[in-house]
Amino acid sequence: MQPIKQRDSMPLLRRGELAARVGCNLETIRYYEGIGLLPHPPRSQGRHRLYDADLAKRLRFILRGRELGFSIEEIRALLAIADGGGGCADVYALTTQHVEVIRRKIADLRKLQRILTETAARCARDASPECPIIEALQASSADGPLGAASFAVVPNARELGKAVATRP
Amino acid sequence: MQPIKQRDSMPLLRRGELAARVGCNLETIRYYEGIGLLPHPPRSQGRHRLYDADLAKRLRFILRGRELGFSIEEIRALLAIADGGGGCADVYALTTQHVEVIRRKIADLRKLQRILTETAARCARDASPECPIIEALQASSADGPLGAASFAVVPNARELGKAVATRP
DNA sequence: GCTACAATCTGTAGAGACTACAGGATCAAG
DNA sequence: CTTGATCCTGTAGTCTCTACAGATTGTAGC
Repeated sequence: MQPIKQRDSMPLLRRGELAARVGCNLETIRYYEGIGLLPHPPRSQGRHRLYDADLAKRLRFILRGRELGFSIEEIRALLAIADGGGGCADVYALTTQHVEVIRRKIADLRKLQRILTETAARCARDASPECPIIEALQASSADGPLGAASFAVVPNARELGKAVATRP
Repeated sequence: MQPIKQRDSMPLLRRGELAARVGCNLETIRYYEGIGLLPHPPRSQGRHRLYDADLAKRLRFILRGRELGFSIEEIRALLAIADGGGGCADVYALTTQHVEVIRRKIADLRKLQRILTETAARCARDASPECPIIEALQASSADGPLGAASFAVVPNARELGKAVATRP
């Protein structure tokens, strides 16, 4: 972590600017600060939050982590690893443990990808009455329970490209 | 849609039986009815819901769609298409778009996996290994011309194989 | 038919992760 | 110095389920 004074690359963003830049909702930033994923940023004289490039990166990591299906707590753990908090034993345990979680996620996503791709390939894309995609969905879990225990490993995944800052 | 009277293949299930059969939570069925994904089913004299094979199929469709990462609203759209027998060009578009999102997720997860694995390995030797995972998820596709324009699809994906009916 | 015990019914509350709004303070352009 | 956009804080609402409470039904056994 460096002193907060910047070059001219990024002149300290305020909350709304940061939200626009990373593509999240304005309030999400405050929310992440509130639950401790983002540190309290420095403030202007009038108590407006000011974000530097490091905080922006951290925020992007969190947002993408959510999209990838990690829960808030999992992201908290990943950030702890990145922050180099605990000793080497802790880091080792955490990393290997997360590698396993990620391995399962990848396996599940691949399965989804395969199913969706194969199904789409059979689709005529015209106005034909029967659609293989619809049928595949109805086929229940013919291809097995689809990983049954992992996919996202988490409910409530963040929708990609959702909710950018409010604009009435 | 056929008349509700059945042969002996499926003797009209009640909510709990249906939940057990399709592998979802008891209350989820009522929830989907509440938000209009499932129609109000016929009832017994005592107002117990009774589900036939068609409704079971529809429920499986919804659950499967959620597992595959479609949002509730997307599923609503897919169901409308299925109900209306309309063309499947839209379905195809939605699906391929989906596949692309999944492809990017897999790529990012692989990055994460690689870095975490390397960190764990270095942990055996170094005292304080660095773990640059935050950097790994920076570019991930968002930093295009207008930031978050290239994203797509899903909120709150249903975790695969989650929540079977409640059993204390 | 009557008695139990399970399963459903309704409505409402809770979890997790945001998202929106109200009423006031601050910033920055003119 | 004014003014409209932005930000502040706190609190309430949304979405997708899931759980619970108290009242009714369904049904198996006597």
